[in-house]
Amino acid sequence: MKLLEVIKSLSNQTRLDILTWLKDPFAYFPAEELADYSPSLGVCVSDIAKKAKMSIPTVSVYLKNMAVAELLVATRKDKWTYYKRNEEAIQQLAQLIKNNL
Amino acid sequence: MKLLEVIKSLSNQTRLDILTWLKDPFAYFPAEELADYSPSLGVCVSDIAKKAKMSIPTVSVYLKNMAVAELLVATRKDKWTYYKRNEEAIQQLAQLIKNNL
DNA sequence: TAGGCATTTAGGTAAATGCCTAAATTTGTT
DNA sequence: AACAAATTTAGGCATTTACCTAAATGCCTA
Repeated sequence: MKLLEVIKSLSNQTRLDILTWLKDPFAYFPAEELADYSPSLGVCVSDIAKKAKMSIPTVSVYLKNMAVAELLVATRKDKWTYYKRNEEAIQQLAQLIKNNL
Repeated sequence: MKLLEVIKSLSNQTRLDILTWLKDPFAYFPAEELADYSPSLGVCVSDIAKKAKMSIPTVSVYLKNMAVAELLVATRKDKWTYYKRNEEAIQQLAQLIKNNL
């Protein structure tokens, strides 16, 4: 885990919000959009962009960055790319800050 | 604790390094510079700037940012401003990431 | 294989950050 | 009061980040 890379990918309010939303999709996304939701996949790019009220390309890049930093996991299925949280990485980050920062 | 503010103040390699150095000043700063060292004060701006190999004004601003974000505590004494880590805030950050991110 | 939908990549502008030097301020000392 | 030492503030240039729109790509289905 590259601490600086991870921290940079967290240093933006929208990206922090995305992590919150993905923690409990049913609490933050309209039920219709989650019709095919499964925890193993997550939520697709355009639904997240809509929730963020930002353009799809911008959010697409945000999500990719967070996946590179390992905070999210991407899964391509059919036309869609789904993103979910990487809980292990998030706990690892908490540990790293607790013990090594 | 303002999470985004704290994360932003950590999103720079030099500022991360400063936190590491202040964790164990004797391991990172020349002994002469720590002649008057005390854990309750920390290390002064110019010693930190020297260690970082950066200009004093740049490091002065970094340190102030980190103090505003509560990661560091500043103490002015005589001509010097000393900075030390705020261990409580760092642990609080780790907890926040663990439980709320 | 043509068309359509979701996503990604490219490319551009505005704002933020990184870091510097010079000038101003603070505080202790003649 | 005047000078010196440490720090802070101001101002500037270069790089990065934040966003957007337009164009390209990937993956369906007719």
